[in-house]
Amino acid sequence: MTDATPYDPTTIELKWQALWHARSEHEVRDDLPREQCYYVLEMFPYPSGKLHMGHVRNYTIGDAVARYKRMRGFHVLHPMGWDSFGLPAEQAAIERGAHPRKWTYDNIAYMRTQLKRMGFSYAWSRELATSDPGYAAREQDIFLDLVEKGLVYRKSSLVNWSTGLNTVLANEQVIDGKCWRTGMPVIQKELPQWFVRITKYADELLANTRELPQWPEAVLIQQRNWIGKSEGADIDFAVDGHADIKLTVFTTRPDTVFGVTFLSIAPEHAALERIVPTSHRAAVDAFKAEVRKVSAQDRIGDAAEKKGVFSGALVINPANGEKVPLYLANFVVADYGTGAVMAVPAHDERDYAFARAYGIPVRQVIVADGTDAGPLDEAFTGVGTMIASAQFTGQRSDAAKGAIAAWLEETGKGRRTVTWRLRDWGISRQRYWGNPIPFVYGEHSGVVPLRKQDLPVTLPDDVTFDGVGNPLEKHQAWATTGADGKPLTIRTAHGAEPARRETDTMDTFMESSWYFARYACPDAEKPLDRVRVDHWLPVDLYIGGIEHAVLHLLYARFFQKALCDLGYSTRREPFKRLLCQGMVVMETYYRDGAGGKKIYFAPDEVDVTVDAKGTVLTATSKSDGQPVIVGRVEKMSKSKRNGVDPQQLIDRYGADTARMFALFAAPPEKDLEWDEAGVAGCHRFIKRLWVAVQEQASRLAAVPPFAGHAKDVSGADQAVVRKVHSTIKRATDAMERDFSFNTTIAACMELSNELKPDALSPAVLKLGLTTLVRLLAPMVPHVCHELWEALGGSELTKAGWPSYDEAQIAADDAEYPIQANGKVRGKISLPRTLTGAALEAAVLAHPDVIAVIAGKPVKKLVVVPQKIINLVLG
RNA sequence: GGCUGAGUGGCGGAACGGCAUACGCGGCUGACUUAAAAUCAGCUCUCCGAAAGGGGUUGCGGGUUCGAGUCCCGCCUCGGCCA
Repeated sequence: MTDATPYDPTTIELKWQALWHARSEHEVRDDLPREQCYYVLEMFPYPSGKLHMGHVRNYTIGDAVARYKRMRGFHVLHPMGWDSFGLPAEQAAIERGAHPRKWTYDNIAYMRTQLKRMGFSYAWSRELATSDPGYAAREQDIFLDLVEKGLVYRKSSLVNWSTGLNTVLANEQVIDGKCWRTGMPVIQKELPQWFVRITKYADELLANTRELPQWPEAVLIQQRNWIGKSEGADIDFAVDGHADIKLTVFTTRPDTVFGVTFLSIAPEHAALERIVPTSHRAAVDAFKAEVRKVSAQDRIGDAAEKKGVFSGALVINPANGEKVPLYLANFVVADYGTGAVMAVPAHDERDYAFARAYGIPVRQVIVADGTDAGPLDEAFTGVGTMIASAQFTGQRSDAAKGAIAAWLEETGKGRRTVTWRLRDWGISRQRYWGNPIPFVYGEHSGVVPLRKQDLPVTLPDDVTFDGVGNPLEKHQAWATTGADGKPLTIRTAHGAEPARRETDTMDTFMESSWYFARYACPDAEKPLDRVRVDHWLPVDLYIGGIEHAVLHLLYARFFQKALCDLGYSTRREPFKRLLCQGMVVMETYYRDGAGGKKIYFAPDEVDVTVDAKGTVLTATSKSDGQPVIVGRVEKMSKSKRNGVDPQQLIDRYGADTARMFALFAAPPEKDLEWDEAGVAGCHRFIKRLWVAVQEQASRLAAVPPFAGHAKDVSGADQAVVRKVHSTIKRATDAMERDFSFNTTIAACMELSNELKPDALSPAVLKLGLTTLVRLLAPMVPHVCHELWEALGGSELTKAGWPSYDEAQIAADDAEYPIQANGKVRGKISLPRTLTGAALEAAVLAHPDVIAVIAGKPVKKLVVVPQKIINLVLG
């Protein structure tokens, strides 16, 4: 036995990182058969300063997949880059005086070293930052293509306006309705803004959610809700005695039109002037005056009391010619929809309450399954069978929706309509650190797009950041100077015309909507090279946080479709499979401070005592010895003071330990609770593996691993050979099914616990150790590469993922638990080859089974081969 | 309020409808040590029992099934996202 070299993660990790880099091991060609290729991508980070634990987890998952796929023989594209435009760079400029560009690129430089120190196997040659001039310029190129396609337009829209700073605020800069910096009120102000016509793709975005089987259902549902397609009808109601006036209502429930017993109208509705008879004027005017005191928002809110007044007029239901009263209602607003609503008390909760309050009849037209029509004591809003609805009686109400809408349209009484919740994408930001929108304003011609040959528009460097106003807008020279350094002009039929640049920059979601395609062709002169984009897209596996379920992922899906229509690709969906990892959470400790504010304590500032079982008894501050409150386990954050710095982790335990814990403590989709002791446990396991190999290395290096059949050996050797095969099977299944690295690691720990050197032949021990090293390599690559070499191996990735033999997992005899009436009563061994009647006979003849039966009648015998025996006894 | 996910030991978590509590953490006991740390070995859901052994247990209540943590129905609790 040789003395083991101590496990020194830093030395090993730096050594292998340098080797991988020198050999360009993680670069990949673009011209290999697609079925042998795999594109795994993690959502790229915003370069905020340093990596946080959420990054470490996200990227470790992606890296383990990338390395696993390489071991399975795939050519893996695994790129990384930076989402580097954005607000924090400007906030840093305001607060610390650092130029956004310098701040951003310094951060990138530091975070890049951190990623490399983690040993992530990125194809660094493809790295990009969205603030790079090359990337931004090509995005402007695409933007002009979008303009050409009619997918960009300008209109006025509300923004958050800080009265203190005279600037537009992002939603996250508005705190309790006040400016984040000055505390001054924020008002809603109309500004002309640029919009991208995502709604043009609403139908396809919705329809394709049915064709993404490898996306989490929760994300697809959120996207469908966000798109919010609702089909309904506009229905025209004539006003009795006013042949020339009709009131149009929009409804999503045309199936209830025969149940209309009144109509509600907004008190501000223009037609009321002519409709209301003199007999009712006084009451109507009084009601209008009362309503005017309350804002529209408060009127339609859930809390407001639903009030109304009879207008004195009747309207005619076009479905059945019936005359029903018209009510003014405070919950109907003139500029929302058509300003009038058909009311069906039997099938709408709000209408029901209103009808009960004003003594209006309730007429049921849909009955719930398994019930009869009868007096309702609440509205029935579900699906059922139509009654009292002319030719539609007897139909299912959900089917009748379309049928009635179609009938109304055919008979000229209404129109089928589709409405969407999805709004066009407002991309204007009144900021410096973003991609300039390539438009100019001619003195006379108004707003025109730049010509492609005048691109790119680059950001000026000499900008001052005082937080007041938009730095670009204040930069006169930049806004009025052309790329040639001369005054900016545009060409018109009448000659050159002075012009001024658009000073809005683009929403950073623009950049993150196509970066994954650019990775496929990072050196392309054009924005994208279609052949290579189509080669790599769709991304086989995209990994990131669930917080991007709607916006980023919807914008990216939209952009990809638009890029197809611009001729840059033919792949209409960008991401084949989506994995949303859970948050990294940590315990919190706090005391209640003044004004109900919690004062948080970092976990390492707190002493915790536990009882004999490990239940937490008390927690006290280390500084003053006084108790603190044990809070909930929450997402790591600065404000809660429960963050753990990955750098400290790497310094103390090494990258492999950090990676292992990030994968071991929970399956990828679940939240991961950070636990220092658990990290130490992972470190111990790696050390044990290290020692086990080092102690045997010289003895085993030249020994070929056992290659025979489990049946050829006996005792501990046989058990280990079987365990090796079952471990490989478990690990392989876990990777192929759902990337549950936690169970893969657990299986490896089990195998490791069985590798007792003294009890095993060298060949079997070598098989066990090499298997462990290969199975763990995607997760803890550095130490595995080192140990693989120590065991006499050459290239670990080429050695590949081990394969297993089902036949070597199981012994000749199968263990059968015996259940009596579903309860386990014992275990017997029977030959695995037995099945059917022979197996049943053997079971009934077994002395242990006879003992369990104990003379009682066997009413039924269930024998599942290789699994279980269940006796149903009388 | 709408949508959505989850409830399994002291904790993180395992378990194609087939032996619940794998693996790790924590805790306890022991070995090594002058001692501690590190390391190693054993024990560690709960109740009855001296033991052998037996009963119970996957948030609660029903159901389907030979058999349910897993499937179905109804509740309760706690997260997440959206307004």
